[in-house]
Amino acid sequence: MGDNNPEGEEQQPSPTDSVQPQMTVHPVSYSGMPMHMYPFSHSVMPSTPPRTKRRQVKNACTNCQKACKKCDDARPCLRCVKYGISEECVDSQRKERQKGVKRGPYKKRDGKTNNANDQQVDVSVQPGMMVPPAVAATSATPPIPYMSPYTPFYGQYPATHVPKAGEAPVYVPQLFYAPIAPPQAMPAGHGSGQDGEPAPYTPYYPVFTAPYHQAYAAPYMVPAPRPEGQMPMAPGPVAHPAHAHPPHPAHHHPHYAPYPPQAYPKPPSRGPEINAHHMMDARRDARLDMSRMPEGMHGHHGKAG
DNA sequence: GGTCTCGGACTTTCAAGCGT
DNA sequence: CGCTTGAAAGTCCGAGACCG
Repeated sequence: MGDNNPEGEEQQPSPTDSVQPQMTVHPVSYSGMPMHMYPFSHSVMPSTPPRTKRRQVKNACTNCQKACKKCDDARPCLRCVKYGISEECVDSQRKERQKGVKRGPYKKRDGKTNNANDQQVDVSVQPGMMVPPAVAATSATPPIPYMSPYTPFYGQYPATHVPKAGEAPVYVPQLFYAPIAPPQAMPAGHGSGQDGEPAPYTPYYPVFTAPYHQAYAAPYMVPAPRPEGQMPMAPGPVAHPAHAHPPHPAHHHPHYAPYPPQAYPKPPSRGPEINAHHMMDARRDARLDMSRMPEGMHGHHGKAG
């Protein structure tokens, strides 16, 4: 098959999934472009684009893990939301790494130098390059997923992300942001980085200027709060600091931001009726139940022994 | 044709080994 | 003690099977 969209992963969410104000909305993958891939304008792209490094979430949820499918950092993850199993979307448990495993003597890297230096073919960081003024101006800017209203790109990685050697440079387009509150207190250990690092994912999500009639907006668009008395979405980037609480929706006229139209070519039908999508979900859920059998019945991943 | 399964490529993590 | 190495552990792409 070779389709880039297995499971229709970037399909429309079911109407019941849409826009729950307190819900974590996924800033990822609606475009069909994997969230870890950084698109570039042709002027920025090298003539022979290096293969984009695949980026993985730190911890996939149990459902995605079993299905061997792409997960994301939000809980519930996009895939679980899509399949209506949000309540089952929990981080998988990582095995404890075994200790005391002896290793043979290391083979010398042919010769000498710290080839960490050799690897540092710095394809990325030209000073000031690709850093939007709003971000560049404030080093105290919290990690923010960036969104461009003008390109089919819906990434999620923080502006503080520093490309490693060989990794594609981060593209930071002009964008608008809207913070959302986490849906609930995270379980211990979830959402926090290692060693007390800040959480790698801040639940912000994108706001676009809305060229669509509001009647069509609801299924795709998320209300984006704005400060008291401010004009609706000025034509420029607005950064919401992480600590700023979104104004209460009831007290503000939301303006709506569309999800990418190419990912949502037409509004989904609304209403409680069971649609084909739900039918498929039922079939899928049955299979998921099978796959939720105890470890070992799912014969897979024997590699890691 | 759309969806699901799962083999295996690929990435991440982190303890052991090593150099200073 | 910090850096490097390399293997375990984990993610998820994508080909092929399956289903309506």
